[in-house]
This record gives sequence, C-alpha cells and structure tokens, in this order.
Amino acid sequence: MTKASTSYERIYATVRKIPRGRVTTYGTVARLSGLVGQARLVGYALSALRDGTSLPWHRVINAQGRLSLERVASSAGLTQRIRLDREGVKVDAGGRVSLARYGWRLANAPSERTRTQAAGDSRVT
DNA sequence: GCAATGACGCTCT
DNA sequence: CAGAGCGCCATTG
Repeated sequence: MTKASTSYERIYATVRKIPRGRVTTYGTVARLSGLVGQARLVGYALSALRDGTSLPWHRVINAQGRLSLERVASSAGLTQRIRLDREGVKVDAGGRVSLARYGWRLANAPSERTRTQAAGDSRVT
C-alpha cells in the first residue's frame, strides 16, 4: 500500500461488519464509513485488495444489485459468485442479486440523496 | 501540480 | 428492465 490508510481502513472496517449471507451496496458502505456519496472510493479501496484478503468484499455489490467485477470482466467475478452462493445468496444468471432480499441496510445513516439534490436537482418537494 | 481514470449512485428516457 | 447522462472525489501517471 502506497498511502491511503485512514480512508481505506474505514471502508474495510465497514465491509467487515457485513453479516454473512447478506450483501450491501458501495453506497451503503460509503455512508457507514463516513464517505457519504463517495461510493467510488469504496470500489477504489476494494480494488486495492488482493488475494488472501480476510475482507468479505464479495458481499459488496453496486446499487443495481449486480456484481461489479462482472463489469470489469475480472476473473475474480466468478469467485465472488461462488462465495455468495456458498453463503446462501442466490445470484442471477446475469450476475444480479435481489437486494430486496439480501440487501443489508442500516437505519442510522445519512442519506446521500441530500447531497445529490443540492447539486443540480430542481424538482423539490 | 495537472490530467485522466475508476470494483459507483441517482434520475430521466 | 435497460440504457444514457451527470456528479463526486481520492488515487495514479
């Protein structure tokens, strides 16, 4: 690891808290890590991981309920699928997971939409 | 120090 | 349900 440290550690710590047999999105991890709206950093941190990691990174998927590794066509994508299936998480043929069923969420977390709305959204309630 | 990249999210079409 | 557009920001070259 070159530097990173704090930000990465936060993300890793959050990922470790993900209960087995459940999946969560990068956005959720980012929020719980204090990086509201910075889901990218989560993916970036996980990309820095390597083989032999004790982190359940396979439980972290994107908000679309898809395995992000499929997106980058990585060989690890298959590994993620196998691991999830082994935990009881059914993955669709297209690499999709039912977030409504396995999605892990917390109540006490800031909403990232707040930021998005203030950015350039005009349809206020 | 600047420019480009990225395991993403959300809304609209 | 799928695709396209826009935003946010740290890491890397």
